[in-house]
Parts: sequence; C-alpha cells; structure tokens
Amino acid sequence: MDGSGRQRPTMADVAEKAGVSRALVSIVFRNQPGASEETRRRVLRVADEIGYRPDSAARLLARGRSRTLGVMFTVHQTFHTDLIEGIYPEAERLGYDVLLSAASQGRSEAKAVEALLGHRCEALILLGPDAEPAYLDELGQRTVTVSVGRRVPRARVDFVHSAEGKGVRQAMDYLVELGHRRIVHIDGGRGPGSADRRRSYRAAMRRHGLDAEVRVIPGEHAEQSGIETGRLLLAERDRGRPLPTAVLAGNDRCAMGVLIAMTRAGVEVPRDLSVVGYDDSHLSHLMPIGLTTVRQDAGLMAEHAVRFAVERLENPGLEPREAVLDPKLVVRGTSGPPPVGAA
Amino acid sequence: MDGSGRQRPTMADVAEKAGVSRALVSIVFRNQPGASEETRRRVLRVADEIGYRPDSAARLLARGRSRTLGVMFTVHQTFHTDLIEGIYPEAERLGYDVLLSAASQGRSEAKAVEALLGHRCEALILLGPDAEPAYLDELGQRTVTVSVGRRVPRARVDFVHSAEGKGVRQAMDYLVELGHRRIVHIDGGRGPGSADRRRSYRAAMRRHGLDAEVRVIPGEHAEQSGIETGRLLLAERDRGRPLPTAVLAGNDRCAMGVLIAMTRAGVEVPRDLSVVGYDDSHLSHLMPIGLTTVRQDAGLMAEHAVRFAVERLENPGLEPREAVLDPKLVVRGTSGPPPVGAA
DNA sequence: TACTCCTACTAGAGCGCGCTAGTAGTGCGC
DNA sequence: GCGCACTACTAGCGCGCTCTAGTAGGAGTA
Repeated sequence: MDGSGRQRPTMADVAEKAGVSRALVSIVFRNQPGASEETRRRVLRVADEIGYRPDSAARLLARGRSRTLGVMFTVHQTFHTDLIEGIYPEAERLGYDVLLSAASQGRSEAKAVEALLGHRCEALILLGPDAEPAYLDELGQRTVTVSVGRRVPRARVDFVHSAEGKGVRQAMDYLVELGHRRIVHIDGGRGPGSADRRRSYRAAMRRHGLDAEVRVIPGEHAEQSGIETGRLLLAERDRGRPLPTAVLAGNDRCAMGVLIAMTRAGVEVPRDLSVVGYDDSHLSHLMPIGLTTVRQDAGLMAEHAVRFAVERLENPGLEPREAVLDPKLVVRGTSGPPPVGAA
Repeated sequence: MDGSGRQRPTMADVAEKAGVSRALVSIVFRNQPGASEETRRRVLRVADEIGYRPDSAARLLARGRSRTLGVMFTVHQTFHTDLIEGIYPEAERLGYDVLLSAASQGRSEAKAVEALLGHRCEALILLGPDAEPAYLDELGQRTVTVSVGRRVPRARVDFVHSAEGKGVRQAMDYLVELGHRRIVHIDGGRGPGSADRRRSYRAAMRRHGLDAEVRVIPGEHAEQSGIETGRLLLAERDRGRPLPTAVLAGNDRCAMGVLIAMTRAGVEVPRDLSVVGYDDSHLSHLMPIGLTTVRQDAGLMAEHAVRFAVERLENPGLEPREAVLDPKLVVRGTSGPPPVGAA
C-alpha cells in the first residue's frame, strides 16, 4: 500500500473503464483521427481519473522512433545551462523529447553519452564535448550527432559555434583602441573554440604591429587555470617583469579566476589591469562590476543545434552542416584604458 | 546508409552470431549465473563486434522495475549542479540510473516532473522544488519522492536539508560579535528554507537585544532580487535613513545581487557594508574577494537524498524521513567589522 | 541400471504500447 | 438490391528485452 507498490495504470485499464478497446485509447492519446469527439472526451476523462500516464518506454519500443534528443553537458559549465534553457522550447516546438545527461569530475563524457544512447535517443547534442575526434566521429557514424562549440574536423557531426575569430578580433580591436599593447592571451587548451581564439589573437596582435608582445599562456576553461595564470603573472612582476595591461582569457570562467587572483593580490581591475572573458555566460553579469566578454547567443545556438539534429533525423540523406553565429563584444566593468605610463 | 537509417543491433543478432539463444545473451548481459566462462566471453566479444548496446527502453519494460531515479533541478541554480554532481556517484554505487530534467523560465516544474514520470522513474528527487505542497503531496502519494532543500509539511515526501536555524545563528553571532547592529535580512520568499532562515534571523536579533533593529525585506532566491533590495536601501539612504551595516541575504545568488547594486553605487564591501550569503554554491568561491556564506554540504545532501529514495524503494513499508545536516559558516571577503561610528 | 543432482542452456510468455488490417454500421447513388 | 465510400471502432502482432519453467547431458551414487 505504498507509493512504490501500487501498480501504475495502463492503457488497458483506461480502455476497460471507458468501455472501449485499447486501440481506441491509443488513438485518442496520439491525437489521431478515428475517434468521435464524444469518445475522445470520455477516454481522456477516465484516464485523468485513474491517473493514467503514457509510458514512454513502451511507446518508444512500439514505434520504431523515440523522438528523443539526448543532450550531454558538463556540470558547472554555466554556459551549458544557458544552452539547455534554449534547447527545451525548440525541441518541444518540433515535437521532440529531451533527455539530459551530465558529465563531471567522476563521470566521463563517454559514460554520459552511453546513458543517452541506452535510452534510445535518436540524436545526440553534445555541449562543448572534450572527447577525442575519433570517438566523436564514431558517434557520428552511429547516430545523428551535433557538437556545440567544438569543431570536429573530419567527423560526421553537425557543428554549431560562434565565429571565434570575429569575437576575438572585436575584443582585441577594442583593447588596442583603448591603448593596450601588452595583451596576454590565456589559452583554452583542448577546450572548444580554443584553437580559433588563439589563432585570432595572434593575427590581431600582428595586424596591430604588436608581434613582439604576443604571449599565449597555456591554460584551460576553468577558474583554477585563471587563478594559476594570475599567480604566474604576479610572480613574474615580483621578479621585475611588468604585468600585462590586459588579459584576454580563454572563457569567462578562466577570466573569473584571473580576477580572483589579481584582486586578492591588490591589483585593481580595471585600473591596473583589464580582463576580458569569452562566452557571456550567466556568470558574467553576476560580478559586481560585470565582466567584459564576448557574447555567444546561447538561445540561438541551442535553436540551431536542435534544428540540425531534427532535420537530419527526418531527412537521412542530409550531410552534416555547420552553423557559425556572430558573437558580439559586451563591454562591462572589467576593462578600461591601461594605467598611465604603462604603454 | 546513413546514421539514422541503420538498424540498431538487438540481442537476437548477438545470439545468432554467437550461436546461442537470446536468453543466454540476456543472462550474460545481466551478469547472472548460468553461463560458462567461455560462452560469456564469446558473447561479449560478438556483442562488441557488432556494436550491440542493451536497449533500456525494452529492458525497462520487461522487468517491472526501472532502477532509475528522476532528478528535477532548476537551470541556473548553481547549487543544484553541485547537488547533481553528488547524485550520480551515489546512485551508481547503489545500482541506479539517473535521469535529469530541468525546470526553467518557460518550463514548469510540473512539466519537468511529468517527463521524468513518463520515463518510468521509480523515484523523484526534487532539488529545491517550488511547487505547492498539495502537488508535492500528490506526487509523494504516487511515487517515492525526496525533496532537497524545501520542507513539505504534511506530505508523504522524504526531506533533506540543512539545519537552517544553526546556519543563520552562526552567521548572526559572527556579525554581532564583529559589532554589527543594523543587520537586515532579505527574505527568500517561497524559496526553500526561507521560512526557517527568517525565523532564525528574528530569534537571533532578539537574543542579542536587537529587537528594535529587526528588518526583513521581502525577496527571492535570485540575483535580481538582491539588486532591487540594494537599490531600495540606497534610495532610503539618499532620503536620510542610514544604510544597514550588514545584509544577510536569502541565498548566494541574492547576495550576489546586493553586491552588484552596492558596488555599482560606490559602496565598498566589506568596508561600508558586510554581505553574507547562504548555500556556499559554486558561485561563492568565484567572486574575486569571495563571498562569506553558510555552507551546505552538497555532496552529503545528495548522498542522503539518493539513499532515502533507494531505501524506500527497496523497503516499501518505510515511512518518509528527514535528514538535517549541519551547515557551517564560511568567512570570506565580503564581511568585516562595521564602519566606525555606524554602531 | 536407474536415480538424483548439477551445470549449461533454451522455449516462450509477457511488459505497455503503436500500428496494420480488418469489421460493423450508415448513408448514398443508380 | 447492390456496390461503394466513409466513419468509428477492434483484433492482434511485434518492438527488444526479462524471467519462469523447463530440457539435455554429464557426474555421482547405490
């Protein structure tokens, strides 16, 4: 007589109670023609009364298709939750269900993906996947797969990302115009978009005649990496090398780390140092002074990802595609002109 | 010949290729006794070769139980991702699968829960649910349900939370000891734990002889609420009423909002104003100066939630229980003594 | 030899649904 | 009176798996 003991009602229960066949109940619930208005209403009323709820496992098994999109994301990647928020409505609009699976410290991406496939997701949407290209290609061969943020060169995978180059260029032009010359870039390592961002940083420095100042510090897309880089720069300063006047971080989380390290050491942002992030994740607004960053439109990216997946599901001949969205520099409180005399 | 067109291999395929019966393959995959070592190896090898992957929909349908826990969370509640990270390993340890479903702006909690139930989750773990008690009770009657963070008075629901009272008391004692008297509390509205936190705030003020200073400002558990409260306090200051010397926010996100509003207006934290949050969400570390807050141990809470669910599933006679974990004040950079002469 | 007992395996029902093929019943034209 | 089209419904197979109730065959025992 407990919650778990009670049998969950099935279509047969509804059918019996409503005095019709199982098939008819099925028709009603699928909203298919073939039932009179009156019967329809009666069936729905009865179903509601006995608390019937269609069983997606059975439904899924019966029709070949599951109409379910599997989304893999990484816990703590704030930008991912922005994306998820955009995925649900678009999937619903197109009549698809969404299943979420998180990767984290103790749970590899492969494990998260495995769970999704086990639940018969027809397509995978991977948010900033960090796995090897070979693995992603294998997934792409097996299932419709969309990668958001990370380009997978020769894999059978759709790809949605923002034009990293344009974003970085905007940020760099902005900084240079303010008078910055010693602009350091913290690399995102294997993180999505990193290679492009790094390349564009180098190109921008060259274009502005700052070849001699180019400096890329290895890092990754996490706070810790920013903190470590901050410490490194501070240690160098103590040994006589001047601080850069601006830091272009690999993403917002990394920028956050730089801010933490610098502020703790008494370096004032943006007076002594400008810090620019990348993503415009939820996080960026939340700083008291606001993080200057490059905005990627999460809603639009989510929409594209879902659409790519669905279109390829419904039209299997389609080749994987790539969507490139234009990012936009958002100037907030962590950037300003360089300290006087630092040029 | 495309990813979505290919038929996914089934047990029958494995059985045929390995020259055994379907049942035997099933035995091997369930790791049950009844197959020789040699056959076991052969079956697994063949399965791997043809890329067989058990179908959880079918598996789920066939055995009565799904061994799946449904977790509802709210997008952007950073503390929830902390919890999720703790839920996975504990569930795995106990042999349960986890399904995630997110509520957000455009997706109600009921909808998120509906999706979970449709996928045959045996138990629900609701992270900081905001739904009406009546609805939660209804869920509790139907399914094993655990609420994390929010107490649901007379509902058939397990409950995991931290001892809000103790946490608030620690924070208040700390502030008073520093010399604060004008301590304002921003209420969490319908947010989980709010009622207890409000009550403890009042009690602490009384205990310290500060009855006359008691002030609870309505709010909720979001940045915006903190920003608005900040503006309110600033407007009052401009009309002659002094700022409080300390703010005890409803949670970290709200505290963040206060910081944003105050810093933008030139109020320096913690020199002019101390701000204390609640949750010790991921967020709190990420501020340059670190948010003083009350830590709830997310890992431990997650562990308890999973355990409650599983134990009640495997022992249907069990009554719903309550776990109260001790929170701990974490002093970081947003708190300090009140400005001189403000007493 | 005949019997039990054991291990290694198989047959086949059934989980809750979708869907195809079919059956009444009714109205309509000629 | 018959065929035909149309609506409202039903029978029953099959999705891929689990699980119960078996069977085949060999070892051990009296």
